[in-house]
Amino acid sequence: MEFNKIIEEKSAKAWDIYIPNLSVDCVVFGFHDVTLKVLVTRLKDKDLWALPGGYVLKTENLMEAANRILYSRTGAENIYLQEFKVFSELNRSGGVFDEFPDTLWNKQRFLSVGFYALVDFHQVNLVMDDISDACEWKSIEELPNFMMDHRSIFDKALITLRKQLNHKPIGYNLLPEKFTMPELQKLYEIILAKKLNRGNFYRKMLRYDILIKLDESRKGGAHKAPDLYQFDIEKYEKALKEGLNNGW
Amino acid sequence: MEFNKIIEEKSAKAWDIYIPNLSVDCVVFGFHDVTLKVLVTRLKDKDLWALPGGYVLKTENLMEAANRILYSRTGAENIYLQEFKVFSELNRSGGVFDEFPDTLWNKQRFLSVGFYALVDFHQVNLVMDDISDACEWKSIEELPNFMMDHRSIFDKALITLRKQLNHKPIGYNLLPEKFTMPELQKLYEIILAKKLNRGNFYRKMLRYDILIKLDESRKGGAHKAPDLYQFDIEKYEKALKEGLNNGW
DNA sequence: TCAAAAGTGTTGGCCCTACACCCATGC
DNA sequence: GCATGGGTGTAGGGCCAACACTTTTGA
Repeated sequence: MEFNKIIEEKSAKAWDIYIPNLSVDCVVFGFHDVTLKVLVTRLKDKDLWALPGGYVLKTENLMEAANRILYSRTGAENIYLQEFKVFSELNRSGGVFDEFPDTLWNKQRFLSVGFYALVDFHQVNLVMDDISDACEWKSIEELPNFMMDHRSIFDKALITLRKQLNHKPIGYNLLPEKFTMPELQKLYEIILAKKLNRGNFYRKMLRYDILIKLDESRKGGAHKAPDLYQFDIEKYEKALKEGLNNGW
Repeated sequence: MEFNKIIEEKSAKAWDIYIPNLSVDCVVFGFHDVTLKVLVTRLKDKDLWALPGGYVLKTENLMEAANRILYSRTGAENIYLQEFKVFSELNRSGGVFDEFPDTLWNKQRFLSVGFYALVDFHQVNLVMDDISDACEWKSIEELPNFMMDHRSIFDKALITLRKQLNHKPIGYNLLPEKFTMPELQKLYEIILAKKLNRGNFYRKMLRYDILIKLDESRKGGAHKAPDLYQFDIEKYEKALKEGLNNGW
C-alpha cells in the first residue's frame, strides 16, 4: 500500500489510543566494525530518513512507550534507554503533512521526547514497518538526509552521550560481553571525537578497577592478540555513581 | 473565591488555549543566608504545597512556557532554566481531583516537564496567584508537604544540579554579582552535600581562572573581611564547555 | 625476519589532600 | 589580646602526558 493511504488509515485509530501532541523519538546507538552507528528508517516512497519513533499510549508511561517502540524495531527487550530532551519548537514538522486534511493525526503539533538507546549491535534484528521501506544502521560519519528536526535530535543525543560518558554505563551497553582494550578505547575516541593516548588509556581503565581480565585473547587478527576483558558490572555501577573522573 | 470554584472556572478556558495532557513544573533555586532555598506555593484552603507550574500554550515552546510561568511568579525575566526530566507516571495526580467532573481540565492525565531554575535571590519579587494563598522560599533542609509527585520532582532537580555543577554556570546564576570565596564554597558544599577543604577550594577556584578579584572586601561581619570576587563570565563559559574537572 | 599492534616502564609536572601558619577584624 | 575566620605555605602522593621499550603475532 502506498504511504498516504496507510497514514490516513492509521490516523483514525491513533486518536483513540495515543496521547495527542506527544511523540517519542529514539536515537539508537550501536558499535560495530570500529564504528559508532545509528538506527535509521526510510519513509516509503520518499528519499527522507527518520529516527525510529512513535506515540505514547494512554495507558503507559514514557519509558514503556520507548521500550515498546524499540522492541517493535529491534526485537530486543530491556534496552538501555536515557531520556535527554523534549523537542518542542512550533514548526518541527516543517510542513511534511501539508497535503493532508487537518484531522490527520500526524498533522498535529507534536512535542517529541528524545531518548537515546545503547544496544549490543549483535543482539538486534532490524524490523521494517508499513510506512518505511528501509531500516538500517548508518555510521554517524555518514548520516542520511533526515526529515523534520531529526538531525538536531541526533546531534543533541551525541552531545549528551559524550557528557554522560563518565556517569552512565555506556561501555557496558554498547560493547559485547567480551571486548579488548583497543576496542574500548576506540569507542571512547569516537564518542569524544578525539584521539587518546594508548598506554595512558590502558592504565587509566585498569586503575578504575572496573574490568575483569579474562584468560583469553582475540585471535585471528593480524599482529599481537589483545587480551579480552569484561566489565565487573557491580564495581562499574558503583564507580559511575561518583563519576569515573570524580570531580569533587 | 474558594479553590474549587476557581478551578472549575479556569478549566473551560484552559481546553481552548493549552496543549492537553502536558504541564510544566519548575524547581526554582535561590541562595540566601548561606542556605539553598526553593520556591513553593500553598494551595488555597489546603495544607498542601506545590512547585510553581503551569501549562503550555498552543502557540509557544517549552522554554517560553517555563519563562512565562516563572515571570508571573517572580517578576523576573531571562531566568536561567534547565529542563531535566519528564514525569510521566500514570497516577501522578494521586486522585487530588477525584471529586470533580471528568471534563475538568485538571483531571486529565498530565505528563509534566520538569525544569530547574537558578535565580539571584535578591532579584525576585514573589507573586501570589488566585489558587494559592502562600508563595515562599523554603530551605531545602525543611521542605513542606508536597502534593502529587512534587517531592520527587524536587529530588531529581537537586540531583541533576549536583551532576551539572561542573558543566553549567550554576555559581553565576545563583550568586549575586559580587560574592566572597567562602560564600561560593558554601554554595558548593550545600549542593554537593559535603564539606570541602577551605584552602584547597580557594586555590582550585583560582586555578580555574574564572574569577576576577575585586578591590573590595565584605566589611561589617565579624572577623577578617573576605575579598569580593565576580565571575569572568567569558572564561567561565569557556571553561564549562570542557567541564571544570576536565575528564578526558 | 619484519612490521605493526599490544602491553609495560619511566620520568617530570601538575593537582590534590592535609595540615600548619599568619593576618585581619570585632569584641 | 583573643577568638574566629580568611588567605597562604608546604610536603607527600597520585594521576597524567609523553615517549620509549618489549613482546607477540601473521605475513
